[in-house]
Amino acid sequence: MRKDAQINQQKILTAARQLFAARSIETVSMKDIATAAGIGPGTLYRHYAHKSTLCLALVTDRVATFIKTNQVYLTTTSVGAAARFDHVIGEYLAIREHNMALLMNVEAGEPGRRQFYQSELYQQLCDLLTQLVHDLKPTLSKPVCEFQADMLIAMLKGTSYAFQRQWRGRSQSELLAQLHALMVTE
Amino acid sequence: MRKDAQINQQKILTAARQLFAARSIETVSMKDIATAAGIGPGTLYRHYAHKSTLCLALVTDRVATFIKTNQVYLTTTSVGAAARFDHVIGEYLAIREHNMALLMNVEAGEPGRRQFYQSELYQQLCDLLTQLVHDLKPTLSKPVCEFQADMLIAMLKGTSYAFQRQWRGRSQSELLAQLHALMVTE
DNA sequence: ACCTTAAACGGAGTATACTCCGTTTGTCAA
DNA sequence: TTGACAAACGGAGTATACTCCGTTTAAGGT
Repeated sequence: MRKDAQINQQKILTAARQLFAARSIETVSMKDIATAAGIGPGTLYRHYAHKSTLCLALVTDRVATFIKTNQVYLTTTSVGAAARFDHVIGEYLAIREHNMALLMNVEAGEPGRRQFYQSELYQQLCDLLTQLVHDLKPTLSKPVCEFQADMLIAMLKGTSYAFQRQWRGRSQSELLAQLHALMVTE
Repeated sequence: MRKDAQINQQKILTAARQLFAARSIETVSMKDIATAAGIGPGTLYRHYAHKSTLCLALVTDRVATFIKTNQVYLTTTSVGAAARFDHVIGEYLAIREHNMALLMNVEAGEPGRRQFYQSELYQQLCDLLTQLVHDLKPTLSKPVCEFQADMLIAMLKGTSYAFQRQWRGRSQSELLAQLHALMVTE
């Protein structure tokens, strides 16, 4: 990548982070971000084809770290499957909580824009949770575990998670307990 | 409601149905709909505050019928809980299949626009599925059943359902079987 | 029949996501 | 150092969701 492009990419991410920290994402226009980054709208779109793509870029690192950390966790821990579930899902809930607005925008970049499900991140996240489900229920086949991982992600996705937290008023730990009850059949 | 308003409302619904049948929802603009209905954009928005609201109006009848029919079913059938689950969820999947595009638009009218979760329809759907879960697992408390109903809806919502059908390539009946395995712990 | 008025209408206007394309610039080989 | 060119830039332009407000009209009372 050309050096000027690299610099602009950083300027965009920095500007977006600052603006999104100051006001809600919907109230920040792409033009605002371009202006704050000191570039033209065309350049902004050259780097991030959609607003939701930009949001994805802002959370990719954190989610990728979560995935890697917990991949290692799953292969090194000696605790039982149920405890692993609580640990991994607990951390996942924490990430969703801290990045709720951004993640909602990433996942809302649909329909028409496959964004979320097409991202490499989804595949990795799904693999991680598939492993988790497999540890929990070793008798189930790979595709069945994958399905349950898909469902786990769907349950905690964008507006669904926000609904549980804000409308239903369920806390993170309550959600974890409920999910445990649903998924961990002992 | 004034008579002219009633007439316009019908004209809008008819025009929208026709246009949505001919081309995909995203390619039909609100102006297109207004023009086809022979009214101004302002009038269209007076009736339906957002495109997603209009989409909701177009599916409300069918979903409401589904809910009522299955409420009756649950109180009159004599088959076991597991068979009830298959029946109700099977029909729910069929409705999602036949109205995938519209429902995706309804449910995508977020974030910012609470649309789906705030609709009376959601409450009724949730009540129905809560009952279904309760029949399945009578020992669980009401809030726990409600949570699992929420999750059931989330699992089959908008982009999640489309992902399973189109990317994962799972058929309706396969989804039903998987959901059965996940939710019906016998 | 006529007046009143709240409700409904319509379309010009606004905001913003995203595109197009002519211009500029970093990079690299000669 | 220079020339060539792919890559990147920028901003005017387009499309469209949604708003605002002056105008019109249905409907009920007199």
